[in-house]
Amino acid sequence: METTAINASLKPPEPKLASRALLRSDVSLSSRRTVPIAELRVSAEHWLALMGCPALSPNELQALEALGRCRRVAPTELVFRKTQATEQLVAVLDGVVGLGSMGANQQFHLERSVHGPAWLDLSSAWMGTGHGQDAQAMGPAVLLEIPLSGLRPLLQRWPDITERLLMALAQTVQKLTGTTHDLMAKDAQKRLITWLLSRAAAPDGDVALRERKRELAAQLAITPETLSRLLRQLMSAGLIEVRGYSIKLLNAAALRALVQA
Amino acid sequence: METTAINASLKPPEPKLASRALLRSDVSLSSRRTVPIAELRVSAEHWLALMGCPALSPNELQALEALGRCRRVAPTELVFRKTQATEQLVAVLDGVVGLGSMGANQQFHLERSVHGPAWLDLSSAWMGTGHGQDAQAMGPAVLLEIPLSGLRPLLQRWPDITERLLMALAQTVQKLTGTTHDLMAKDAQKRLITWLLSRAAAPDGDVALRERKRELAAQLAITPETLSRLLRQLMSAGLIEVRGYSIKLLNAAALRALVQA
DNA sequence: CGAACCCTTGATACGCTTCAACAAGAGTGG
DNA sequence: CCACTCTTGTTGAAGCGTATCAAGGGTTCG
Repeated sequence: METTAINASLKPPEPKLASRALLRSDVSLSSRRTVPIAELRVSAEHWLALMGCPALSPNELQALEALGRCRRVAPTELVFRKTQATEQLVAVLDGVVGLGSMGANQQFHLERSVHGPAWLDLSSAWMGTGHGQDAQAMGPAVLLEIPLSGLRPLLQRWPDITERLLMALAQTVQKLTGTTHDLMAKDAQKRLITWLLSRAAAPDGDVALRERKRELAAQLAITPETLSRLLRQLMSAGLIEVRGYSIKLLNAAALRALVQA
Repeated sequence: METTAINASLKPPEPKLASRALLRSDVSLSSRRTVPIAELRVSAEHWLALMGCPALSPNELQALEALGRCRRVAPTELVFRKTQATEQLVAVLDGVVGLGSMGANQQFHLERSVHGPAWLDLSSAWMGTGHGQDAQAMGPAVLLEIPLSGLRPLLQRWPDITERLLMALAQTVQKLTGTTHDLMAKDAQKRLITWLLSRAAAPDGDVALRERKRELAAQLAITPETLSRLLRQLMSAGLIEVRGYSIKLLNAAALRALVQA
């Protein structure tokens, strides 16, 4: 197993200076919100991201727009609560909202984070039950809420809207299935590498973190400490290069091999 | 933490005879398929389970029935493969089908099992991508396959079918969200207890396993060995009573408390 | 400047897996 | 009917992977 090889190469603790030089955090996260939060309006791009590729007709968009209510939330503000009854579809237009559960000591336990524009909770509204989770804004964000009561007539009038929602839900199912599979079958290192590879769209293999490392750790279901150690392992193995919130994949092939094994 | 208390009470290894007597397997699993596999027909009950509570109109049912193709599969037979393109909705009418992934050595790794009547894969068909997982019959089973090409006209004609599918998908999302949450936040003991409580519908607290213990272990994402040990722990603590494939919950309140902690 | 945060690192503990051995049916064929 | 094998579940010992706790350094901001 390659993991042990990496661990072996780590065993003799290298001089601190070298590691510090490699792991210096001169790249900040401040750039993650360069664009100020958008105005309280739903743009065509927003609808495209929410409803899928062939754009809806102007009539449909207009009706949806008249129905939806935009709302601005402050960082750490609660978007909704687990127990709260659901009567509307909720989407994140801009910003990041975390899904998880509120601990007893007012501490939010993050499980999944949604980057706008995307649906935040599309499933609970149809089930009568409340949202299954709590939702908290991870930063300034703009939400779109569409009351179900008003939506039903629209779905009758334009059935293809229903189909768009169906496809969005199907996508959510696929994503959740993948997450579940990863949790059941992969260890922490494999989950991290999978995440890195999925975020390195460009072949140059540069990943700029859009979130705090502790949030990334929460998404991978590990502790921040473990994430730090894993990054250091991969770095020592020469597979990646970490500079603050910027990670460069030096050997994508080897990383892919590690996930398979 | 109660876990340690239970462990402590376990530490002095009790005489083998006593434990054997408690854990004797005189209750077999043979009764799990008393009713012979149903004929190759979709009954009204099947449609009710698949499409939700207010029954569809006779016209709609007739059209769906004309479109769907029933199929019988033998135990361990593959229902579909991960890579295989998806052009149909797949449901399990009767029997049990496992979702998971096929290992390199022809060994099936179970992740989730679907007891008929229920949808097996409702999401992939809408996405163009293949099924995300492999599916294998865990026993003799009857499937229903509805080709998407033929379904589309029906959805146009009767939009409320689309809505039923939407709700079924929403339910899947809720269930998967719960599973993910359990995997991220609960340890093995809590997952087991949660499962036991959810299966003990009747207040008398009797759970008759419908599956092999190794399949239950796979669903809980633990090894069969760990499951055996956990059951023994709970038994030693006087919380449950295990007799082969029949488990009796002796103290539901205490079990619930263990999950919360 | 101090306070609050974030990340990193080390030491240690614990949960779960892995490997190996064995007991108890269930099915099979002589 | 008994030996034989195959499968399932159980138990023990050892080891790996990750969490936890504690400490320290680097930034940012009041």
